[in-house]
Amino acid sequence: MNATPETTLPRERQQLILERLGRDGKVVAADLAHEFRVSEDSIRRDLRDLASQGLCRRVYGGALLMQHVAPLDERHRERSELKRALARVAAGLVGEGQILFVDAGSTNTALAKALPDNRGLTVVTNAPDVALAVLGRPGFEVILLGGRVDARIGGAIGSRTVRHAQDIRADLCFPGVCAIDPERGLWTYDEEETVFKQAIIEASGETVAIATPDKLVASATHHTAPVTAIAHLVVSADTDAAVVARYRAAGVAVHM
Amino acid sequence: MNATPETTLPRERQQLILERLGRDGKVVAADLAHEFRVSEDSIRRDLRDLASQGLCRRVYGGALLMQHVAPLDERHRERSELKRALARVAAGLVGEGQILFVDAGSTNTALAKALPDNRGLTVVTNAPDVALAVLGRPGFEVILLGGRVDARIGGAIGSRTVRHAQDIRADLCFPGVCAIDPERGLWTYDEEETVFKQAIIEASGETVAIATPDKLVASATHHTAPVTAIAHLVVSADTDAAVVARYRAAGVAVHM
DNA sequence: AAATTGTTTGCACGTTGTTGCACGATTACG
DNA sequence: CGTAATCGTGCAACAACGTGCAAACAATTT
Repeated sequence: MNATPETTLPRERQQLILERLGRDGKVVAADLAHEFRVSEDSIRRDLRDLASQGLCRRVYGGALLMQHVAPLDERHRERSELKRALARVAAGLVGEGQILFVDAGSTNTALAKALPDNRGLTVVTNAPDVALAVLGRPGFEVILLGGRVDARIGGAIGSRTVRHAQDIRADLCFPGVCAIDPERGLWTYDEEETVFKQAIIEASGETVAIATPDKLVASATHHTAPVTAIAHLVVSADTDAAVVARYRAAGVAVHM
Repeated sequence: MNATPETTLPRERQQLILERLGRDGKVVAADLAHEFRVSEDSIRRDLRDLASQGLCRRVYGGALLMQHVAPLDERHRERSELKRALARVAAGLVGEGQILFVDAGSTNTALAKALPDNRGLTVVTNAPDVALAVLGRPGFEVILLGGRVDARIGGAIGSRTVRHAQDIRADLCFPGVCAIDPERGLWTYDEEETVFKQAIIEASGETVAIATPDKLVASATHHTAPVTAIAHLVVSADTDAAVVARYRAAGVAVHM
């Protein structure tokens, strides 16, 4: 039924593996090798690649579909295509066994879902949303930052949360982004938000900002003080080259 | 029905066992061995593995469902009508403007969903689950108890969480119930759970226990110390009259 | 056209994970 | 209290794994 064309590009093969994975829920390395007429080594490389992007669960003998716990965010899924793509890139910046501050926000929820299993990651978050996205999955430790929850933000905010965050030391920090500026860093809408983001950034080794296209222009509608400089910026591939150049000139590693 | 002549990956088998466990509530080692065409040793290893991850309870001859299932809440739907009914009754005990401690657990998630809007309620919880259930709704204040999250329980647990809870004073307390006994109160599986439940009970005016039928018998499998007495008990309407009488004799208000 | 750079592939090697069996210890049940 | 089923562990065989390396190939530069 699946007449494989003469030329099968490596990237195309990974895509086909993904489709098959979505259809069957699992793939067997040996079967794939036979089907695509390549060695099992190549298949293993593909599977390893996909797993590192958080697109599947690597297991002995093949790979399994990521078990998802997403009954609630059907509406989010509409605009989430881009966010998921950005989240996958951002997840690639995460190393084995690292501790991550993950702020509240729909983009960061997508990030949480894109984080790979079995990497011994610790996710520290103020968002119930984010916590649920990684909770039952293998190889995850979850730490919840307590405090009063702001419904608009979707996460805990306030002095209690800030104090709790200051007790923790993380490798990476993913602050939610309202707007971003090459020279002056992140902007938020709210004073409390600013304080919290500053706290988690100061308690982290490096900061990663994930910016959907609308965030890249610092408009005048944002009121409070900017947050300190960032190390990594994740943007969509069709971002204007001049904008990217400005960030790179500011010493920011831009991923797309 | 489930003829699997294909290759079954080792990890996939564990996942299938988990699904089956969620569906039937129990699995028998010998049956699984026959079904998957592997030796009972392999099944035993799988079961031991899953149990070490806290995903099931190992018993002689097979395994039983863990009371707190974190990853996939398939069985939420099975017994959810009963839980929702109990949750509605329990929600009726809540008064205007009250502050509520809501512990982690599937029954309490149902309770959170059943709480009425626009009553000025404050929900204090250690479960991301519960927080999400009330988060955006009108007339709700949410306070998240921070700390390390236990995946089996689905909520934060530990000294940090306990300390945070002790800073709060609530009107009602809804502890998750593992088993319950007329004379000796609540039972838990875990020492940390016990400490946390005691903390929220002591910080509350009254305690409400919601008990599905299987919780009403205090079996010998629960290990740690009991928690102090409760004020209200919510049970299903078809509960044995003698059992109800025993609780009433112990001074507990029984609702059904 | 030739050289360079980067990617992909298959192979060889040592390492790791999985399986079934044998053995003795433990547990359930009559 | 005794029997039988079940359990945990050590062990050997084997499948799958990751890595380093060289060949093949495409794209780009010189």
